[in-house]
Formats: sequence, C-alpha cells, structure tokens
Amino acid sequence: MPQRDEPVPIWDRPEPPDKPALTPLSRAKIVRTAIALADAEDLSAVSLRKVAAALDAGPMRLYGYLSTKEELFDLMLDAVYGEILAEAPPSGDWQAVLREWALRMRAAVLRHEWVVDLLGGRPQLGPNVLAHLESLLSAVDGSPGFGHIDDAMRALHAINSYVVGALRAEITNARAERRAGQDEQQWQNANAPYLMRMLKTGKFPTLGKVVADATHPGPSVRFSEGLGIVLAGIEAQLAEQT
Amino acid sequence: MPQRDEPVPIWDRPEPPDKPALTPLSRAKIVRTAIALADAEDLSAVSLRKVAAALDAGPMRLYGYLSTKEELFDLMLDAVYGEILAEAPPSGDWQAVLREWALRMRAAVLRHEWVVDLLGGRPQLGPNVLAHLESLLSAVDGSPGFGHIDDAMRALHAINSYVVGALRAEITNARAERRAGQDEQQWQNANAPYLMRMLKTGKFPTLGKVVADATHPGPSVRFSEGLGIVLAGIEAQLAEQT
DNA sequence: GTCTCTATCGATACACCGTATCAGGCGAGG
DNA sequence: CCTCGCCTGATACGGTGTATCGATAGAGAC
Repeated sequence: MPQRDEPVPIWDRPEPPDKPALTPLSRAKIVRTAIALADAEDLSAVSLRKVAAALDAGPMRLYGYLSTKEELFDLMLDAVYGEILAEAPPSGDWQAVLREWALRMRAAVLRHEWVVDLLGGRPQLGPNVLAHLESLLSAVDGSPGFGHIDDAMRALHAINSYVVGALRAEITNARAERRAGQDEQQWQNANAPYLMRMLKTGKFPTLGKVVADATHPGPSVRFSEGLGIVLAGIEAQLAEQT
Repeated sequence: MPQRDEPVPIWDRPEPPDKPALTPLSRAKIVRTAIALADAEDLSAVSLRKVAAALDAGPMRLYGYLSTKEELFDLMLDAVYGEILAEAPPSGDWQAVLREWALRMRAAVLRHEWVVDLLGGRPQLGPNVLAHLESLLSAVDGSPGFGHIDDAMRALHAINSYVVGALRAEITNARAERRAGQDEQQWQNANAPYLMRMLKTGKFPTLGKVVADATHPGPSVRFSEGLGIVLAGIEAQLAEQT
C-alpha cells in the first residue's frame, strides 16, 4: 500500500494483511467464476471488477489473461458449447441429429439464460464452436438428398437461425413472466389495462381472437413445433431440387 | 447557475448566455435523435447524456418523458416497426404476405443495424408492434389450411424466430467484415492463421470442405433461401394435419 | 397587488463501469 | 552485491444510468 505522503512512521503502521496468498489464476478459473456470476443473476452482473474480486484479485489482474471484456464473453459462450459437446454424440438420420442438437442447445440455454444475449452477437470461432459446427456439418453432409456441401450450409443456416430466434423469444418471455411473478399486481395494474384498452379499440380483431381462443402451449412444445416446421421445410426443399 | 460560494458580486457576473431558449421536447423528438445517434454509430452511442446534449438539455430533462433508458429503446424499436407499417400493406396469398413482411423487416434492419440488438430482447407491446402483429395474423388466419388460430400462431412463431436469428447472424457478419475491411491486415494476421492451424489439425474435415467448395451466396440470397425453407415447412405442416 | 405555499425541473452527486497509465517491487545479469 | 529491466497491479480517467433535493416559477389566498 504505497502512499504519496507518509505522515505515520512505519513503526506505527501495521503490516499489509498477511499477503493475500496471490491465488494463481487461469482462463478456466476466470471463465468459471464469470459463468457462476451470470447464472446467479445476469450478464450485466458480470463485470471485470466483480469477477476479479471473486478471485481475490484486482481488476487489472485479469488483463493478463484476456485483453477485453468481450473476449471474456467469447470464452463464456465457447464454454457452454463445450458443455453441449461433452454429451455423447447423437445418432440417427440427419433429422434426428439436428433435432437432438437443437434440444441440447435449448437445454443449455435454460441452464444459462444469459447465453441468449450472446448468441449471434459476435462472430464465434472458439474451438468448441468449431467442433460443434463440424459435428453438425458431418451429420448432414453426405446424407441422402444432400449432394453438395451448399445443401448442408443452407440447412444449417435455416435451423440455426430458427433456434437462435426462438430461444431468444422464449427466454425473453420467461424473464418477463418471472418479473411479473415478483410484482404480480404491479404488472397487472400496469400492462393489462393498456392491452385491454388497445384491444377494445377494435383495431386488433385477430389479436383479440388470439387472446380469446388460442391454446398457449408450453414453451418446450412451441419450440419443438417450430423445429418440426423447419425440418419439414428442409426436407421439402431437398425433394424439390431433385 | 447557482453556486455554493459566491465570491464575485452579482454585478460583476454576466447574465447566463441568453437563456438557451429551452427548446420544447417531445417523445417523438427524443426518439428521433436517439435513432439518429444509433444509425450514425451504434446502440452503445445512445446514452441519455448524449441524446439530451443533442437536444440542448440536461440529462435529467429526459426523465420527464421516459422513466428508464430501456423505455427509450422500446420506443426506438416501435418507431422502426412504424416505418415498416407506413408502406402500403402487401397483398397476395399468405406466403406472399409473410415473405414480403420478412423482406421489409430485413430492409428496415439494414437501414438501422442496431435493431438486431433489440429484436427479441424485451417484450414488445408498442402500438406499432401490435398493429404489425395484427396485420400478419389477419393475413394468415382464415387462409386455406389455417383452421384454428393456433395454426396462425405456429406459423408466425416459426417465421419470426427465423427472421430474428437470421438477421442477427447477417448483421453480426456484416459488422465483422466491416471491421476487417478497416484493418484488413490486422484481421488477416490475427484470425486467418488461427483458423488455418485449426483446419490443418484434420479434426474438421467437413469444415475444410466448406472452405474449399462452398459457394458463399450473398446475404440477401441466403436470407431468401432460409425464408423459402420455413415457408415450405409451414405448408408441409398444414398439409399433413388435414 | 402582494405574499406564501407548492409542485416541478434539472444541476449536482453517487456508485459503478472498462481500461490506460505508470510507479514500485522483484527477478535476472553483471 | 549492485543495477537494470520487466512485469504487475494500484490508481486514475472518462464515461455511464439515475436518486436526490435545492432553486424557481407559478398558482392561490387575502
């Protein structure tokens, strides 16, 4: 603890508290604590200062292991892909493999909701992402109907886009409902009257029908249904081009 | 300009420079300047202080018109939906309407790239969003094959998820390429060697095939292809349930 | 017309962020 | 044993969103 002016003679000053042991760091450890913070609260709860504090270190210590906060996010996302890859590789025809992959992705996102804030937000080149992409590509490429590698790319682009968008919507919804659960009356008092007023204007007849008649399936059913639509679309496109 | 200690007698102090006229504000004006800032740079360039400064006001002045920064984002996104709604409503069968809607959405996102950072990020209940949703629902509901309102919901969920995910990926890509264009050599020197090394490990044979053989279509083609897949999937699901 | 009370507004202040800078401590080389 | 150089991490800076609360202007009563 150096100080510019030192009015107290050193004999009166206590020693610095025992040298904080200087716990050794590593990227793995940093990423683990960051993920723990994000799981417990939010992505916004992940600050370099908090991560460092959780590791008994000053903020700048982390810059030996990464050069930017965004790189920390990249590592976190890659670690989640690592979780998905750790499970046994799925088997079956390409539809089964793609479906299984999407479901595992969804499971991972439910474990780590903050992932949706990162998905598709930055170009991903981490080793686990590449391995994941490879396993998807190899499952699809060479299957009956997929002649050129472009066919595989088209299919993956479609299904990946769907998964990202659907998970984003689902988590957004879950967050909103959770907040609503906390202050139920606040949400009811604030948003419901507004929506009712809008509906009563008569300008949204079909929306009214939704509110009245729609059976709202659970999120996992909805996810699965959309997945079926995209898979069916891929198959239809394959059939048509022959 | 009140000051705690006032050493200079008031007679010596000049009047405040002419009263800054106190430009009248409005939500519309605030949202317009915020959008201008975001268009010019980033979402991160939109800070309450900068918006207020652009309007010759102090930061806290804005809190009379909104109570949180997130509400400003909500207004911005709703305004973009307003742009989409301003065009003449599309006509044709449900496929044509959904396709046209997706293309307009994409056009809007290309005009305002920051929209992808907001899409699906918060529950959207703005009037323009509701109107938009209504127009989509009414275009689909009642079309041949769509018996129950649930069918329309399924179709919209699928296509909306795809659009969100695909646009997110496209814009992310565009941003990366733009950065790469600025420091071409930096990107080449940093990422290309890493990728080459990864490919040369032989653990990613199919990825290698992509790099070697894939024809990389332009983003608009890719978007359109994926859109076709999802539309085909919706149709297939309709046919199957009869 | 004048005085008082009240409600609004916005300057100031606070806690926090990511990260540039650079003094200080520590290890290696002479 | 001394000196030099590197590396580390404390400090500092410029920014953020927003709570607080004194100043101010306007309305209402006498």
